[in-house]
Amino acid sequence: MISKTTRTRFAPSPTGFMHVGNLRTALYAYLLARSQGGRFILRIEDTDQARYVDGAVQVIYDTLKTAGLSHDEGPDVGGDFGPYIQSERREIYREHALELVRRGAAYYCFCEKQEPAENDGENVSGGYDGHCRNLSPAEVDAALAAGKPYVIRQKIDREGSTTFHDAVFGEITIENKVLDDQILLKSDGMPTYNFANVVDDHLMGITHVVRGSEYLPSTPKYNQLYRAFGWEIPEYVHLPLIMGRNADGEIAKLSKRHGSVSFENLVQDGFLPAAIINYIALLGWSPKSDRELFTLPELEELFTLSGLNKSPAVFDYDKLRWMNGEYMKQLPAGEFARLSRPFAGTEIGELDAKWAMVAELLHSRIETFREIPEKIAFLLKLPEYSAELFLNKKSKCDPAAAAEILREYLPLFEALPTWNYDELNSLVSDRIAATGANMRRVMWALRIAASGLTVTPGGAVEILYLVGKEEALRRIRKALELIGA
RNA sequence: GUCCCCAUCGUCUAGUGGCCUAGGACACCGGGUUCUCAUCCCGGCAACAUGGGUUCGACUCCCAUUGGGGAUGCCA
Repeated sequence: MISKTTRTRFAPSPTGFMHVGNLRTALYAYLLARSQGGRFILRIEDTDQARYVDGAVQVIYDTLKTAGLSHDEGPDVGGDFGPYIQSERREIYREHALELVRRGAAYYCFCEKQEPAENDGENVSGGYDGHCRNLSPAEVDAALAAGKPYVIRQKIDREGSTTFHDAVFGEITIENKVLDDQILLKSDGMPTYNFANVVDDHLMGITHVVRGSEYLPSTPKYNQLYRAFGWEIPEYVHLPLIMGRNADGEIAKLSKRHGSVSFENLVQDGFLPAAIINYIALLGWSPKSDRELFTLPELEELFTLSGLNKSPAVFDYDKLRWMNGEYMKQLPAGEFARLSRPFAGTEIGELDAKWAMVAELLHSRIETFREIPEKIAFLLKLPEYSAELFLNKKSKCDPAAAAEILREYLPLFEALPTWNYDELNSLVSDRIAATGANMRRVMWALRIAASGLTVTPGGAVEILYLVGKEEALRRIRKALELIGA
């Protein structure tokens, strides 16, 4: 048996953003090709002129690039099967549609565009009524000569049933009588997805058609098209849908109302591309082991169709967050500092110069970069707080004891010539050692005074250092004032 | 309405007739370490939708029911 090289494609339409469901489809198509030493092709499906969005194709390139999914053929990198943009293939579709008409598998239709069916009351069965299905050649010629607008419809064979094989769902059988004469070529001359995907997948030598399971019910129609042309039917790989859960707990196809659903939004929300890819790889696919953290090259090696799941998966932001945290912790300190800085905003004063240390404190404490502003807010501005905060049983501290400690340390800090972390740290620890004081209590008092919070990223000394000498002294005096001692 | 698909902890999943008193992860709840918190470590809670078969034996096979999702566009 001669095995052909695996060729998969990702065929997004340029809508201006990359839905994670689409990204996952791209990922699986990519992994399938890579895992079998095949080729991964990018094709732009821009046949809907009404939905055209400026710059949307660039978004696709950018997303694939940052996600690390490199394509071997496509509009930007070329290839032997181009053009890879459907709007540049109009003539190809037209010729093929006419060929189908000649073969009796399609026909001209001059009916008016059907208004969206009023679906209230009893449900209508929908579908085209077949009015033009059996027009005589003379009638067609006359209408064409009169310049009447037309579409070309597929002449569906409604006898019997169609059974096809899918790599994840197995054998699926559908009665042909439920199929309708779908439009192949629109009145503007553009093909519909239903037609273009068949023509292109064949012409581009696609061996595995990877797409969402919403296409399962229309697959028999595509098979009739393949047969009418005498083409080989590709292997189908239908993917389970990605679902989202709304506030009421209802589950439906993941969409904007569920939160950030595009790759770009997720990145803006402070997620790392590698974490996003890792997470969605596991949404509907399993390596069949207990491992969950994988790099893209590892996935390329491990991916198999048999790991694909049939049931829809709910997108879980909590788990994504956890995974993102794992990726962040794996980042070298310098890299984390560099990537995290933009999320702190521009108005951070002298923290900018001390960012390496701030980043170090943040590193194990956040799961997405988005959490940074609120985490560091207390460093920029002392929160309002009450003297009650000094009361803590475990640290054996109360406002009176805190006042004593603060009065003890204030002059020491004032006298410190250089305000750097190491000096500050040894000053405090030496003093504690010398006086035999309770370290927890001292640190508690200092930290509350320095931060105005009971829970902070970093300890007392780090905070005192970060806010700077002047501000640190001001905060301590303010604390004494607050305690009223 | 009709058609198609799906069904293991709240969520993502492992499990392909006996290895299952069902494993892992997230979330959640405890405990330990830590100058707070987080990290880290240890522990806990929690599921085979229901009813029929088939079989010596069903989470695993078949059927029905129920539940969920999808399709039904000159969108893709």
